[in-house]
Amino acid sequence: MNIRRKKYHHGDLRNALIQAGIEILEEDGLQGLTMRAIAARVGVSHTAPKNHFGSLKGLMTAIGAEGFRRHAIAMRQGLSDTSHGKDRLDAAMRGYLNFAEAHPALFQLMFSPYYCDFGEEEFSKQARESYAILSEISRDLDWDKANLPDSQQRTEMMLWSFAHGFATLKMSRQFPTDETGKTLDIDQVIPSFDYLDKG
Amino acid sequence: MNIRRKKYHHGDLRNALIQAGIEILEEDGLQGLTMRAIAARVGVSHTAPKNHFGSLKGLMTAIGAEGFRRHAIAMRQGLSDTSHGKDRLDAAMRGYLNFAEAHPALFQLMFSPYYCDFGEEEFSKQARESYAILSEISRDLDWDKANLPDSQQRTEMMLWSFAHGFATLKMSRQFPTDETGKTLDIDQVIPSFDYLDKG
DNA sequence: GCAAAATATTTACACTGGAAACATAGGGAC
DNA sequence: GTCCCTATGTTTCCAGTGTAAATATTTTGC
Repeated sequence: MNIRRKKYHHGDLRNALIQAGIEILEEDGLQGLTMRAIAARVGVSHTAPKNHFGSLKGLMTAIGAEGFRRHAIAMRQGLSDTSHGKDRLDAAMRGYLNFAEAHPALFQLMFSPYYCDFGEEEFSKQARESYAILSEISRDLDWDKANLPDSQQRTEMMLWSFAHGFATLKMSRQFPTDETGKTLDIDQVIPSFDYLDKG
Repeated sequence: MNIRRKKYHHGDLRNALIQAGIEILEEDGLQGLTMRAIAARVGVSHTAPKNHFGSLKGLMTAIGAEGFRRHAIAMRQGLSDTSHGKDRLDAAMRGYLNFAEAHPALFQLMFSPYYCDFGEEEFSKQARESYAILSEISRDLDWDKANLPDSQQRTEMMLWSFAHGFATLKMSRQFPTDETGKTLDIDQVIPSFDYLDKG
């Protein structure tokens, strides 16, 4: 086979498509993410992805799974700077929000059942991985104040809900703004959870 | 004009299209919400909506605005049963989640910048209306514990974020489940905010 | 080496949203 | 009343979409 000629088989098409999809999301947003655009970027016919993902939704699900992988990495960033529970929580929350703001289209795709098949194995595995980070951090918080059964799980769910809701609402600019058009930063809202600090 | 014959002009096409769109969302979900399907349900050509909404996104934005109107109603449900701040908060949160679970497709549309033009006047007005409910309720909570500037606004944003995040994550089944496959209900998580109760 | 399976292409098709040209009805000015 | 202007709908057309089916090429297992 001539080295200059394009190979008939790509060799690593599956990963190349996922990578291309993410790049398109960054550049053109969700509306640019079409089967044909993704395939064209890799230099392959628009039906080639079907062999690996079945359908566009299948490909989007794989992109979402990769998104969760990166999402987890973003949350872990800065986590090792401290061993203090509340500080670690703050760092993870900031990581959560930073990821959402840096990759809004990918973030939206990841959490939309219209694009991703939430039941798909790899996808839900990666999603659970992200959840596990906050779950793990919660263990070192003073979550037992409520003195109710499942207190830790309640706290986990509450914190995860807050982080996700804050990110979503901030990106859709639904928070109130002051006279200069600015809205409170997450660092200014997180103190609401100071009561979880073990001190 | 013959009474049996179809009128050339609909008379109230704008509202009819919004209503038809919502019905389609309930029946077929987001993927069924096409320009042609909406128009067909009203019995009108597929380009007629353009006169009223400009584009599909314009129509979706109007549907989203109507969604927020109903969303506000759902939150107010049960609010008048009590004047106690924390009870009112609980009721509003339950209303928030009930709406999301009863109308998942509409809920997703309302919070997706891909479908709705968040800058559109009527849309953002209705969205702010929903926010105002939680904001109003927050006034009667013990939000000043943190003793920081803007404490009330922090609390508002925190509660709104939680409610929204909880609804979104619950619907995408991202919360942990017990051995029977069940996940904690919002009523079991809300106690996390008991510290806001003025008693 | 050779069949079988995996991978990619080509072609065709039923949908989609929107642009443009045209048809019809309603609402004022006179 | 009637005449024109504007608002509202229709028809027709087009480029773009995802996917199915038939075909081509390469790799793999034996």
